[in-house]
Amino acid sequence: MTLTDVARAAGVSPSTVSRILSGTARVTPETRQRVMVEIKRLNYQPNVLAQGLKRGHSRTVGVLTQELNSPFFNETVQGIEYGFEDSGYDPIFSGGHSRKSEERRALDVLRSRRVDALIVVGSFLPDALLLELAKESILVMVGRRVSGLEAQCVFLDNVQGGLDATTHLTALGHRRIAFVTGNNNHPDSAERFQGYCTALSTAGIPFDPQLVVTGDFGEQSGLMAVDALLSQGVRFTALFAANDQMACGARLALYRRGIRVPDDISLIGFDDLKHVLYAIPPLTTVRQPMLEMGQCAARLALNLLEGKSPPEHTFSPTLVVRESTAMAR
Amino acid sequence: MTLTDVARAAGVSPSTVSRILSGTARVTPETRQRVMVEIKRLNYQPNVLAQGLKRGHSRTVGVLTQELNSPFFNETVQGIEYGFEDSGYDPIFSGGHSRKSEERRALDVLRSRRVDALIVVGSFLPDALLLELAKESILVMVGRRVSGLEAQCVFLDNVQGGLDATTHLTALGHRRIAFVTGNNNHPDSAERFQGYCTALSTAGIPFDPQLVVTGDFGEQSGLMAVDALLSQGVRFTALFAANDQMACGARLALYRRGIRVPDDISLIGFDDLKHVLYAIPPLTTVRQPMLEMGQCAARLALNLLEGKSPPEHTFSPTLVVRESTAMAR
DNA sequence: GTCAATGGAACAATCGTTTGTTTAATGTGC
DNA sequence: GCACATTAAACAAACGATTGTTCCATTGAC
Repeated sequence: MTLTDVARAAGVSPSTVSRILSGTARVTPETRQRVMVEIKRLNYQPNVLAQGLKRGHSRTVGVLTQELNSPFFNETVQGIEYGFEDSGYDPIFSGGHSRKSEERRALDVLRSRRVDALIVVGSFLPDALLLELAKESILVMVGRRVSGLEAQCVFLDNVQGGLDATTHLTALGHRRIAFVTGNNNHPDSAERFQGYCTALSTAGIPFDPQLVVTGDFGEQSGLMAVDALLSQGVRFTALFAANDQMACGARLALYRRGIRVPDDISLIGFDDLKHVLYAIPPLTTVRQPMLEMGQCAARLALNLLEGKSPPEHTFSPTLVVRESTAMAR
Repeated sequence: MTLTDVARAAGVSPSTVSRILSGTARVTPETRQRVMVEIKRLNYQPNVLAQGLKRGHSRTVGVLTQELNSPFFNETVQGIEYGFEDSGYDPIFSGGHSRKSEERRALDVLRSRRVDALIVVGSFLPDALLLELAKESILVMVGRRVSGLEAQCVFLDNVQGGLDATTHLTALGHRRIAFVTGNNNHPDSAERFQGYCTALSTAGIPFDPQLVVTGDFGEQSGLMAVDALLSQGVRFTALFAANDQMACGARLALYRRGIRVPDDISLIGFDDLKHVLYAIPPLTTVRQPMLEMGQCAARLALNLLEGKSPPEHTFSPTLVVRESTAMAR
């Protein structure tokens, strides 16, 4: 099942078969016909390894992810898959399970596979390394903005999202709005927080540091945040979590204490994960179009590979009002 | 950054470098030292494409998935990743977005990359094709049992799971237990249903076809199932959904009608997806150890590749009792 | 001092493609 | 009928590694 086998079967030379396959052949229709028949008959599949070796590129793009098992990254990854469909390129994924050393190893795996481009999703890799990488190969980032590399970053306007979420709450009459952050200093979280602050001041509400509590983007941390708030006796009528997972955790903490949502407390998340549409009650959140962003990253990489101009790549969040928010009592 | 470059830099022949790297060299310590230094200095990474071409294998195993964006498959996929860590093999994923034709294409992609083994997760591919594939390459399946290939299938005892779930309900005094199936004739669903029937008859409860309604493993179908049941006036005090996603949908339908869980109706799912721990109330379910199963599939493939004996590969479900089930009124 | 045995490293063929160059055969113009 | 384009297809050299074989220089035994 090699090119040579096909050539022998069709009674031509390997080069002829190769040229027919690549469409650059000057052959008689009959020869072409004969070769095509043999390809079908022998169920020939080109050896991508040999092609890659010879051509100097692998028709493969490496995707570096942190945690393949997070609903958030999954949608992005799926978007990336879609984006590469029928492009002739295939994505290969390598996960750096949220540990920096792992990420470096995953990067080496990708490099030894001679990927033609690299898509980095999130990642804890330092900016400096990314800048380095961008020099020696095609690099695009999603969900992260590296200064100097903006043209290759697909990102969301997080401060706008934070602003929208908080403004939604203030418009409903809430004045004591708690905020649960993501991991310490994570830019996404910081930007959403910035939006929160801006919205507050626009509504003439003084900022109260007691109302902000630190989480880590995981459900459990949302739960603990609410517990901390409540056990400290901090009063609030609405809570904005920096992502949906924490909002879900917060929801459970509230449920445990018999606090009703949205009757007693309004709850808003961020991301619009698939399943929060089925939360109890369905969660109001800020939609981040992860699928589209993943697709965009793929297209961006593709365009960079083929020297075409890059597509638009900044995304706007949209507020999705469901049933977890209501007028303040 | 090729082997030859390193050889030139170290003043030896390429073969020597190659042998040093593979540990099969008969060289003086100094030569080895000199070569190692150059490798470090030049940041040499072997070209996997060339290695694969020469060795005849790619150190890659293909993973065929249906829907990369389902919480269910994601855990399995992550397990597979873990299972291959530090094994020298890397998984590459290709998704056949739940469409048969796509799956075939994805399969071709994998084959043209000369994967050394294939892991099929679920899949709609016909048994016959799988049997064919098993002949010409190493194949392992997870979440699916193909007769004749049992030794290469990693699967869960679904009827036991269905039995456990239903018995839990009957033990709580429920006698009118609804069941929401997955996709028509899907074996997982059929087996869980079988467990349901057995448990019913053991408890001396007559089977009532009115109580079973067809779903498709998606949230929305769980919601519609409950609506159908309720609008037809079918009475029931407990509901067993063939997976967690449908249980979540059912939960929402119940919430919309003001029916309390578990006070009015007990709810039980299947899978134990990460997020149902944070459902309202936390969902009682049958845990399917997807991560472990994925890992097992990877190990199975590895052992098959290296001619070692395969690990144990049938898994038992475990009942996880949380707060969505209670004594019948 | 000669010869075999051995250790250390180079040589060369190969994997399956691609692609620049060459060859053979056909057709064209005068 | 001859030189010359032109077409159709074969030849051959890579791509970067691996590995069986060969080569050379020691070493030790006799």
